[in-house]
This record gives sequence, structure tokens and C-alpha cells, in this order.
Amino acid sequence: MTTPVSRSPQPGAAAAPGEPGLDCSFDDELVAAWKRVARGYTHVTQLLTEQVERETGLPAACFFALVGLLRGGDQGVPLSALARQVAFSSGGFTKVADRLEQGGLIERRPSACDRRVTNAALTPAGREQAERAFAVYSAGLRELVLQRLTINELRVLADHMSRLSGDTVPGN
Amino acid sequence: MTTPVSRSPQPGAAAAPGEPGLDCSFDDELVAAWKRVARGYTHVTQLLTEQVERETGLPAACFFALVGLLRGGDQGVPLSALARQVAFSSGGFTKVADRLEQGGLIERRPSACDRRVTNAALTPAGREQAERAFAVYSAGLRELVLQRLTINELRVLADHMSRLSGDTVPGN
DNA sequence: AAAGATTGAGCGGTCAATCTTA
DNA sequence: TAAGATTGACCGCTCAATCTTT
Repeated sequence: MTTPVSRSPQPGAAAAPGEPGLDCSFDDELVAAWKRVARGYTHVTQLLTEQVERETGLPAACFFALVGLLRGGDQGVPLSALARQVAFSSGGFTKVADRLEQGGLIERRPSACDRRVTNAALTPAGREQAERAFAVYSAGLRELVLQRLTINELRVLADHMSRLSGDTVPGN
Repeated sequence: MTTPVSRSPQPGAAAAPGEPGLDCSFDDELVAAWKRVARGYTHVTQLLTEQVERETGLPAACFFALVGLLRGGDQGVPLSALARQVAFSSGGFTKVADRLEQGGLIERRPSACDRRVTNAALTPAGREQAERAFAVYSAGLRELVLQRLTINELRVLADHMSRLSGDTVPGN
């Protein structure tokens, strides 16, 4: 994920906030606005993942996989479903699962009903770790966003951003 | 860039296994809201980079590097500055520059004033490619966000998101 | 056929070490 | 000492091929 930042000594490109296209083209305002979105997003994402990894040793992919399992049922979640949740390829997620299993955080269990699928389920250690990590994540989120935005501002922010998802259903 | 850590008042907050959407805890609303932000952001980012790559052959890193050069002066931009712009390590960006140079899109020029630095400068082909790609990017942005958000909604969105950056100056 | 999981190849990034210049 | 650029070792992901099951 890249963060385009223009620091240009050149006139005409500097975006004065609240100044609609005077000497900028419309595209430039659009791009500048999105750049601000990107900067904010990557900033908190970066700090968040650093914080989680520093305090729990879990890289982002593992963390999100564990969280997915935390919400999943007791008999586990198919690897393919988890892979989709973290937006990984099937093959890529197999290796994440390998690491998690090797670390004793998850177990692979062949699905009862469909012998193609193997479920991942949290071990007790995995559940504990997942809960710890989730607490760190929540705390970090609170600190990083709720210190700068009111809860209502966050609500409208999330509402606007979610409209960019292409989903018709805002649900999840 | 230090990240202070505050303890969450309640380390539990474990979701009840089973029913989603029964969010009683405050953390859950916070996390859900941020998830919506993430979904929206990654959705447009993904589509945007796909679109740029499909129509110009430029992967994201190369694209943003070229754009940085587009805004830079005529004598080029130090590799280290470009690396910071795209949030790459120094070593990582050296290889991006290698590819761009190999593709004939940029030139390496030793800086006149400081013999440690080498500048990257657009070749004519590189400038053309960069402009094309930027046009694709702008068009994609317009299509992906301005079709779902009014320009004023985007402005407040960018304003809110930029407050998460940690910058004191909202400008850039 | 089609879908889930796994494997190996390849690529693109980080990291640490090194060289040069300031 | 410190900063910029480069290099090589390493790592984690994607992709395509393969196997099994539906």
C-alpha cells in the first residue's frame, strides 16, 4: 500500500484546504482529497499493526485470521473462508495456517460434512492469544482514532467510507 | 513516531460465539466502524491499482514513483525522497528505480551539489507514461468515489481522515 | 467440471551490511 | 558520525499446477 505524497515547490499544486479549484484543476482536488484519505488510513493501520505485533508477536495476517476464528463457531472455520476474510490467496493462506498451527494457536480439523474442506479451530492457547491481541487492537484503535475524532464523526466517516465498498448491504 | 500504549479498561470484550451483530460492547462498535473504513478504502485502492496496471502496465509502486517525479523539478528528485514518498525502504526503492530505469522511464543523474545522492528524472517516455497513468488514476478515482459521494461529502471525509494522520498541518 | 487445500516457483519487498560522501 | 545508495540474504505473498472430493 502506497501513500502518494507530493511535496512540491511548484505553484499551483499546493492544495489549500477549503479552496475549491482556483488554480487547481478539479482532478487535482480529487486526487489531493484521496491522498489525505490514504495518509490517514495508512497511518493508523501501520501503527495499529506495529502495536499488535509488538505486544503479541502476531503479524497482521495471523492476527486477523485469529480474530476471524474468535468469531467463528467452536468447530472451526474452513480455511478457504478465512482466506477470503483476510483477502489472501488460497495458497498463501495455507502457509499462514501452517505457521499458526506450528505455533500451537490453531488446529486443523477435517470437516465432517465435506471431506474437501479442513477447518481451522482455535486451541486454548490460540483463543487466549486472540483475545489478548484483540484487546490490544481495540485499545489502539481507541487511542488512534477516538482521540482525534468524536464517536459521531467516526460514525459518519465509517458511513461514507462504507459507501465506497460497492456493497449494497452496509451490514458487515 | 513513538506509540504510547494505554491499557484497555476491560481486557475481555470477547464476542459471544454465535450471533453476529449483537454488539453490546463499545469496542465492538469501534472495531466494526473501522472495519467499514478499511473495506471502503481497500476496495477503491484495489480497483484503482488494477485499473492503472491494466491500462498502463505500471504496478502501484512504479506508478506512484512516476507521479512523484511528475511533480518534481526538471533536474530530478533524490531516490531517498521518492522512497519516503512511496513508503518504501531505501533498498527496496533502489530496485524499483532499477526497473523504471531498465524500462526507459527514468534516468539516474548524480546530484551536482551532493555527491552522495542520485536523482531520478523522467525520460520523455517516462513523462508521457506518467501523464497517461495519472489520467487513468484520476478517472478511476472519479468513477469510484464521486459516483458514490458528493464532492462535499468527499471533502468532509478527507478532512476527517486526514485528522488521523498525526500531522498538525492538514495541508498536504 | 468445479471447489478446497497443498506445493513449488517466482517476485517483490524488508533488513542488515557495505561503500561512498558530507 | 551520519546520510544516501546499493547489494545480498531472507521472507511472505501470488500464481499455476496438482490432488482429492463433490
